[in-house]
Amino acid sequence: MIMTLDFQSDFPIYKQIRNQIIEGIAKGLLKPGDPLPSVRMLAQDLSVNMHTINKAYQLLKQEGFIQIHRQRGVVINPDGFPKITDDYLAILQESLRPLIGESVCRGMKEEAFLDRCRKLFQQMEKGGEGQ
Amino acid sequence: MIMTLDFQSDFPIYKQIRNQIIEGIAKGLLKPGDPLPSVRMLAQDLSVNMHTINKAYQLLKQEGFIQIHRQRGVVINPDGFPKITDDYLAILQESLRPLIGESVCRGMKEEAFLDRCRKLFQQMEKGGEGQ
Amino acid sequence: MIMTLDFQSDFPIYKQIRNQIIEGIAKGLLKPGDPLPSVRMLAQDLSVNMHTINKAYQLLKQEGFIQIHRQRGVVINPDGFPKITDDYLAILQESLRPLIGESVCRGMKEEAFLDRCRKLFQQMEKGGEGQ
Amino acid sequence: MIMTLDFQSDFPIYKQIRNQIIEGIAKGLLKPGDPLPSVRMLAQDLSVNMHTINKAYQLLKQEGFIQIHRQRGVVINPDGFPKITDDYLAILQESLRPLIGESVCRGMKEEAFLDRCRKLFQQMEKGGEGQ
DNA sequence: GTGGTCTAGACCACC
DNA sequence: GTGGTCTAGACCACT
Repeated sequence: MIMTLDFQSDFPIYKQIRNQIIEGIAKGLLKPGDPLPSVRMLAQDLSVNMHTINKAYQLLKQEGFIQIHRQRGVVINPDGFPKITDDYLAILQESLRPLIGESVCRGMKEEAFLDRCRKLFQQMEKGGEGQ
Repeated sequence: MIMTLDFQSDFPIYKQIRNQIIEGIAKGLLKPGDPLPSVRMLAQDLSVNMHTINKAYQLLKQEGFIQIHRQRGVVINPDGFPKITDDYLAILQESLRPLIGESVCRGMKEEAFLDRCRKLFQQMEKGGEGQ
Repeated sequence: MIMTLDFQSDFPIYKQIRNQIIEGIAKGLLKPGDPLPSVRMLAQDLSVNMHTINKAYQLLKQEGFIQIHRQRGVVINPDGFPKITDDYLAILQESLRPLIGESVCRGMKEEAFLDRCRKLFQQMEKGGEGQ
Repeated sequence: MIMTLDFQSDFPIYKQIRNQIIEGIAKGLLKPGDPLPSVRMLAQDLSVNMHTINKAYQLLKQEGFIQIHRQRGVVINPDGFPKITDDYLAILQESLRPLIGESVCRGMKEEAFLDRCRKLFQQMEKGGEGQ
């Protein structure tokens, strides 16, 4: 799975990594039980500090997306993923609110916005690496 | 317009202020030409430092949502708002992507996600203060 | 002579007024001895505070472009204008330097820049109100 | 690169810093990809507050002259510089207009003015530190 | 009174 | 170590 980082972004590197792994899961490129590269390997591949990879992995583990074993290394959680909790819905709502607010200001129609979302859902379902 | 800040949020305060003003515009609570409180007034109202308000205002000015007028003070841009540029669509896409990625992982259906968006659009259109 | 003010500009209003009067002189629209509107009149015309007009006039007087008489009012200096002093050349140089620096960065050719200057000179010589 | 500030100038310090960095680029002293001193280091070197430097850097970043890279720190934009847009030409024109207006009033010949410009262009091309 | 600028000092997240 | 954010308090130019 290819990963691209933006070192100018407001988003910290470790969160970009976390997001792209989650995206990989959503697209089905990463399936429950699949192994992930070691901290050291991924750090080298992305030319990033090991601490940064570690932080991303710890976050994913804490959220329940991956498991970290001393021996077997890092794997996508084989026991399923976190569910849609009320907490998650609240966070999702508060994340969407400013995006929708700005879109309305700029004159975007509801349907145009929904279409954008639909396209992204299709990208996830199709699973390809495609943009 | 009522504004509520979350000092514990990982979103910086100045961005929360920016977002809520944009939301106010989207809801129609703030119309082109409407005056905004002075930097110092709003700072006092929100129990926040002057510079934090200033940062929010400078950002909104740079984005084209407000004007800082030598006579009239700070006003909602009377000449209209920024349009839906390709740049904006790209940013929107990259902002939505991780949200949709995670939702898919958690097993959320496309329609459930779209419904969330629709509700937020309706909140903006109705214009009430409602959460 | 038409005057247009930009209330969003970084330039203070009184300096914009000063500049446009000097421009009027350069274009020959205002000749030595010509009367200028009274502070009160001009303030009303431009919807600007009297203090602002006063400041512009005081600056022009101090620089030697106009004279202010109790009785006859404000007139373009009939005794000629300030000359090209070393001080003026130094200021001019320091004002041009950042403009040229930025133009070079952006890839503007020397001739293209000089052409811009020539055009502005011609505008002044022709004297019209034309942009 | 040596930088000199005039604390008495009516130009704010952060703009002087911005201008001198742009000048450094124009002269070729600063090349795409070159690192700039950290906010705190430069602040100490110039005996100026950190925030003032930050303001200059943020401005240069927003204009596209530098990048703030999570790993490499602050660097001259390696992807090239902003182009000559219509917006820039308009700003340039409005910046030159009052300079040329006053020069005409003071009896400066067009060629004398252009010569001043040519000298500054040569300074930039030569690249020396020379005033 | 306004916004604009600057200082000094602090805490934080990130790398 | 870096930049990002926030505070408190100050001065200034402008309107």
